[in-house]
Amino acid sequence: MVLHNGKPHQMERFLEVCLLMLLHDEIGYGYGLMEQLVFFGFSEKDLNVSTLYRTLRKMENEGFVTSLWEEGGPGPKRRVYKITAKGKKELDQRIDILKVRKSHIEKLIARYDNLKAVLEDRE
Amino acid sequence: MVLHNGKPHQMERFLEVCLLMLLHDEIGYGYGLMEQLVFFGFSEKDLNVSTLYRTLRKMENEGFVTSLWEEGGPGPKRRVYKITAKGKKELDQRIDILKVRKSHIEKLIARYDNLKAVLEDRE
DNA sequence: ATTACTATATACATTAAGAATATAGTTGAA
DNA sequence: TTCAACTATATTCTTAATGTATATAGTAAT
Repeated sequence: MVLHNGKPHQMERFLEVCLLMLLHDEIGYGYGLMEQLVFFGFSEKDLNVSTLYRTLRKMENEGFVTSLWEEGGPGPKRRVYKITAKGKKELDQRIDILKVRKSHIEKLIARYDNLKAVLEDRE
Repeated sequence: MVLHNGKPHQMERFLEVCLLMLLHDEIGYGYGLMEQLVFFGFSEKDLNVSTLYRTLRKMENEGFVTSLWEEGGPGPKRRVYKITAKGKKELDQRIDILKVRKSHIEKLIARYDNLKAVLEDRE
């Protein structure tokens, strides 16, 4: 199982950014968002349903999204989430942070690859 | 303050990989490793001393490193850590995971940048 | 009607992490 | 020579994040 941070534990923050990204494109609901998250590398195995709903509620409490019940469609009614202006700003900031994080990961990988190259030369 | 994952909380796993990397190059001790971690984007502000020592101990419990007291040098004696064969294997695996994670971050950033470009075109 | 599926929600336990604090030897300056 | 500053490691306490398990309930299909 491919995880995002080595262990399942540290996924939620990345999950939040992905959700903000998806909801920036269009409104969405829990179960439906789960399927879209596959795009960012989440699989059903490493994404926990309770984590998803818990995260959406937390984001609502923080004012990044709003929700309302959508009835009338096929199947059980859905709680549909919509991103707010505050949520969009948050997304901007999180992307900046991710860019910095990406550069740190790249530094680490470069150092590792370099080490491996040196070790192979010695053989 | 630039963090690695949005909040200080989720840093430790990345910290572990960085420590394994540094200790793969040469043996090291807590306080000294702190300075070297700046290379990977850790600053004194977002790296907690207790987190560092706790992490090193945890890594020792997991068999990724071994330690011994180094006396005789200047200053207080140091607990010096050395990477094990198991630790080297762990580093290999963690790097693989980080490469996958990096690709997911890139996907997210690409989607975000694309969205921004579309929004700007509309103006 | 009964089973499977969609959808959301919550309680419980564990792990990760930061803050604060403790201990103690070393070095250097007054 | 004693006092302050620094190096170095360790531990305790608390909160936040997260996975597991479970609950609820409507819908669809057979």
